Amino acid sequence: MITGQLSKPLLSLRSDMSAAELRADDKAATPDSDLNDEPLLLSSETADREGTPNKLYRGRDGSVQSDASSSPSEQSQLGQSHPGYPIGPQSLLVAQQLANAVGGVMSGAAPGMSQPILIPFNAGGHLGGQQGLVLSLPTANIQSLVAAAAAGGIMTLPLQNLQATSSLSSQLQHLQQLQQMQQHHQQQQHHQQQQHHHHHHHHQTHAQNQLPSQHHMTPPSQQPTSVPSPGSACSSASGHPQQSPPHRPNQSPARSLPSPVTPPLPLSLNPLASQVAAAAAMGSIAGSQVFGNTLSNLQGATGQLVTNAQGQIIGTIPLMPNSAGPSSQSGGGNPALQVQPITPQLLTNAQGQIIATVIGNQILPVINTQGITLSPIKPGQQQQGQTGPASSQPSLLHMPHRQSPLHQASSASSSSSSSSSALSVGQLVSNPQTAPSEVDGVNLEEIREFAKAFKIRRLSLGLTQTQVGQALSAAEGPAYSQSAICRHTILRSHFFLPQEAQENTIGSSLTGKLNPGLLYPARFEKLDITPKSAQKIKPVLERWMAEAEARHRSGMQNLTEFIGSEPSKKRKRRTSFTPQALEILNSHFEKNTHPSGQEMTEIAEKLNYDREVVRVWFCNKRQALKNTIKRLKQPDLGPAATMDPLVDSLEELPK
Amino acid sequence: MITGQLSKPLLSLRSDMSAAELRADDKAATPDSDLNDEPLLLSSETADREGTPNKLYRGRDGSVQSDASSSPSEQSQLGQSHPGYPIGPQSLLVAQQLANAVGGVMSGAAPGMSQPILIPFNAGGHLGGQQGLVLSLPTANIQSLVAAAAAGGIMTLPLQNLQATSSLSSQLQHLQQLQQMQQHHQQQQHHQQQQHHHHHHHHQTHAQNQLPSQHHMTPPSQQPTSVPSPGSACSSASGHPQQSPPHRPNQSPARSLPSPVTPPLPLSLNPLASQVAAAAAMGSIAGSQVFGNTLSNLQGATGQLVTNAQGQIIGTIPLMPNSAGPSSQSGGGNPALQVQPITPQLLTNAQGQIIATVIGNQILPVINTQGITLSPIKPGQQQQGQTGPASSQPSLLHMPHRQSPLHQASSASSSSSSSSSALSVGQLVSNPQTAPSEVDGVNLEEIREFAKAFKIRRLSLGLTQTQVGQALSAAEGPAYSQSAICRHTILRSHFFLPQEAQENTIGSSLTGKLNPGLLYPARFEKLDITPKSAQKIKPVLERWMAEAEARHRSGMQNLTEFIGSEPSKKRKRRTSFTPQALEILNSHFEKNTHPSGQEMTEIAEKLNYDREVVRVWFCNKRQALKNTIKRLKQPDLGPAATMDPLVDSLEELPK
DNA sequence: AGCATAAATAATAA
DNA sequence: TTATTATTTATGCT
Repeated sequence: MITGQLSKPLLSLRSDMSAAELRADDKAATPDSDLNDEPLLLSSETADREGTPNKLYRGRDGSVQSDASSSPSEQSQLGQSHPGYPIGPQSLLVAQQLANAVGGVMSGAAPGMSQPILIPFNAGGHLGGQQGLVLSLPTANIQSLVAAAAAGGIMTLPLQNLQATSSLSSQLQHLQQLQQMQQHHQQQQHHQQQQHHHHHHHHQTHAQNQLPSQHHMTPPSQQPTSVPSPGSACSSASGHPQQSPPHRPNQSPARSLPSPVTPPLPLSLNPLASQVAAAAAMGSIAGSQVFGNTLSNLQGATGQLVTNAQGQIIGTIPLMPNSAGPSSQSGGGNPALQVQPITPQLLTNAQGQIIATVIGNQILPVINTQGITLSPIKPGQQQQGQTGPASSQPSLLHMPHRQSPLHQASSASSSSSSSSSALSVGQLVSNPQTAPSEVDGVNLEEIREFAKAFKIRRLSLGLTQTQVGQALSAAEGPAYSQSAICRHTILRSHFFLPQEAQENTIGSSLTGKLNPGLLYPARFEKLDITPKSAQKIKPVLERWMAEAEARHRSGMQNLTEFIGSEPSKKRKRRTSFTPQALEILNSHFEKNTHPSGQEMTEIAEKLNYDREVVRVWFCNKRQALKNTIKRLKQPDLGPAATMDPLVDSLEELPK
Repeated sequence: MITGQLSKPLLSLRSDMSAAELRADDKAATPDSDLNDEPLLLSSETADREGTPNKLYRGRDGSVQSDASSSPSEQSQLGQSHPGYPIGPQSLLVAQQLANAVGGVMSGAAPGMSQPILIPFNAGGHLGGQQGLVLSLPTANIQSLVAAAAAGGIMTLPLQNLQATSSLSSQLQHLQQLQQMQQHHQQQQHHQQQQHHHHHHHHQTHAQNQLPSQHHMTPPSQQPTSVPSPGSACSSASGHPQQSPPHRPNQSPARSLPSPVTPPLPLSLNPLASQVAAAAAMGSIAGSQVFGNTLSNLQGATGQLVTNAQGQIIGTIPLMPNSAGPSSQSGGGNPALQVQPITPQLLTNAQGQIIATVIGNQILPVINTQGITLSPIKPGQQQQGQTGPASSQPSLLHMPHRQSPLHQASSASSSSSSSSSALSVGQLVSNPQTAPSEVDGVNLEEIREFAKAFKIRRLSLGLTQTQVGQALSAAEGPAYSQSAICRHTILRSHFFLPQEAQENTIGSSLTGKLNPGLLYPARFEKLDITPKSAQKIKPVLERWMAEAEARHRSGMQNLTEFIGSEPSKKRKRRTSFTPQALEILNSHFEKNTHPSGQEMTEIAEKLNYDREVVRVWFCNKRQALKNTIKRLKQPDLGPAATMDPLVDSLEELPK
């Protein structure tokens, strides 16, 4: 893959990259690490237990979104390895500019920023460097940048040289700095860990390796350090950021402009770096707050204890006021909450299982059999929207470390800890790293709140994630099932929610594959989703939940029926082309890989498929062809691999 | 004209499609066979790994460049199957077996080769199989292939097959054959395979049949029937032949050819098959044999990627073994392999687009971005300008399925066509439904044949439908342009032609959404063409095409003039900048976001891109930068905002 | 248990 | 603004 990418001019790092980057850094730092190729796996984590299986998913979405990652793996490789990529000195102005811009902005402040920044490098590295890589990251991801830089091979050293160059250079420098920082971090503190997390998450894919050991590994609990939040990761960086401060100052001057001269690059870099750092920091903080909010909400709300069928307490349900607070968003959300004033009562699900217990205002999360923790509540955070942050509450359980319960419960809690735990709310705060309050324009806190409330509501109804997922899938379309879930992962990262981490998964995995079958909204709950995705499905979930609750109120039967049914639509169903249709499509493709709109329309009519379907088919076909070609080229490597004679023969070819 | 250069060698296979088609056919023929749907894969996969990224870029000049390094070589994978294809499971098996067999062989032989090979199939089946896969590779690679082959002993078998066909066609055919074989194998045994071959050949050419046995043939000669030979290239044939022995004999029967008719094609196929079989060990079964053939073919041919002006890959050119001879190779087959060292050269059309690759003697048609196949090489023709293709080859492209291009066309003969042939592979047969033989007093088959032939001829000239339409419109009047095309569609429906379908287009559109920009005047409106209309314009088209061909023969320039050049209006094909180019562009951008016209002109010259392309790049770059900045600021606000000069400059820009 | 690829999303040339 | 590419996600099937 890499290769492929290489080709591209840019390398974009998304947040994900970070991992890679980190890796790279590490590498640099520690040679030993190989970069590896190992996968990282984190694995799992706890799954939720509920019924759902939790698999680890990697959120793909992540990709971009926050993570961005685009394929981490690739990147990572790229970065690292690739030689190919040299980033060129030149680079990019743009990047610089951006950087500059960013810097300014960033510094200021913004917690909110989520947007990615692009920094182009040019890459060209070898090529000419033209290329450049672009980093896009959410604020949080800044780290990533660094990482990216690292990945890019950018690496530190070069910096100086770079300096000279123009903006690009400066950017590079920045990156380098970042990298350095990261490295430091890594080496240094726990932060590092975080990084790792990142890696994992991101990577999962890619790099995996990186993480030295451990990591990966253990899924569940995983590493303390790292883990949890992926996203946070970014933040993690943030931690660093601080460092930057020092740098920051500079800035501009350095900037490198285009001109070669560019003096002090460092500056520029610094600035950015610092800014970034600052931003990151902010972000994290923000993140924590957010988190807190969530909790508080819960707290504020009265909660109920949730017990599972076995009578174990799985959590508490905070009651939101319905309305709740958060309105904002929530729009969604709230309504539901109404868990109603039930007082400490046991809540049972439709199946009659006890899902929670409501005590006074608080709800205790119960760990259900499945191991899921139901309600989480976090320490007090104040959330914004939330209702009352008041929460003075003691809140319930917050979870272990981090916050919420769930996660713990599930699992890993223990781990949860890990870092997270550490993070519990307060920690979060402390860990600034984490999340920005807003990413991609999405109010993460809101999302988080919603996710929590959703979970509580779900549990109140006695529904498992699986059930909800299936029902949603049926009602809203396939997209809601897994997808939603998947994406959540990303959010998680943004938030750095501890719980979540546990909850979900993560996946990633190396494998990269998602689990098929199951999945559900679960992920949303875990926030294992990208902010964007979350924002997108939130209303759907709210709507569905409102309906489910209404049904529940009117009788279990109704709920049961509701769950069982519905049409839905979201992600379009995967089209299965008939052999005949494929034949025709292929024949057309042979003739023209880029049919005109009209042609496509015609084909669509002829075949009786939607024009869009036909269009997509061509897109995918072209892509497949390209990939095939690419692959062919490549050498594969695997020697043995190729059994094929052909291959072999090919291999012999000269390059 | 060839521009030339590919820098890297690439190998690409296209192949994909075929499978599907085959499937279809087979299916029809042998129901049982069905099996299918699976793809066959041979594959391997190898991933790309690292490394290099190779992307191909097209240089402005048209040459193809790749970044990659090619290093690797290409390799291999085999291909997998394509998706589209469903080759039956059986098939797969066969394939695998083959693979295995091969592998064995290979292994023995060539230690070196490790790479995977991709074999595409084509799917095209229905199309006519046209497709085929094309491999494109740099010369060097090719050589390597050959070498490898030789060494390994790779492939023997296939060669023959290849030989016969012309480039794409042949390839496709081969693919098809393979497919068929596979299928057969699955079901039956190798013998059948042979038959299958026939089928393939058939199509293509009509003739094919002929040789049943032999097949192999002699390349050049090739197919007996039809084509000229493009391929002969292969030459190879030689070797193979042997193999066949066993099977060879049979031939026929099994096949399911499309048409009922189909004679015995077997021969041709057989050879390969047999060879393969032998090679493989027979044991493996027929499948293997087939496979082997395929492989070998592929191997033999190395291909090159065809890219359009923008460097996009539009197709691959399979290399046929050059001739080869066959040497024979090896015993087994190998001989063929020789892919020869030819170096493949790229043929470009007047517009500079790469239309085909010349490998050794053969020329592979390329599908251009527009979907058109460019090159045209026709069989015999070699392009003029080109470098030299060695051309030994005779024909080049004939078409795949059908036969040769022209001739067929003219004749239609092919015949096979009609019914039979038409369906390329077997579709017709299978789809009996389709058309009545005559409608409104018009001989539909004739029309169909003509349409096919026309298409082939058009493709051979490297012209797009649009170009032809425009030219016709200019020459003959508006009525002929698109209308004609459209009509085909209609005809298509009458016939159920596989190929045609492709050709045309469409028009209509339901959606109505046509894209604005592009599109033509759209005239279609109306009709679809009725048989009557078709009958009416047929002579016009014939006349025009004859002229175009004459022009082509006399030099691309002439053709270009004749056509009027316009490439149409469609939206320009998206340019893919090479990393190097991007580097340079970025560096300039850093220095000055608003280069003067002069500067842009200079840059354009330097990079070898059109000035307009450069201009647009700057526009887009400024826009991107602006957006980036905006985003960054947003969040926070950006206090500082742009420190960067660049930014400033942008800001100044008007929005 | 994985793979092929349809669908979806983001980036960007036109 | 649009269309196409590049990537990513996730489904359907083996």
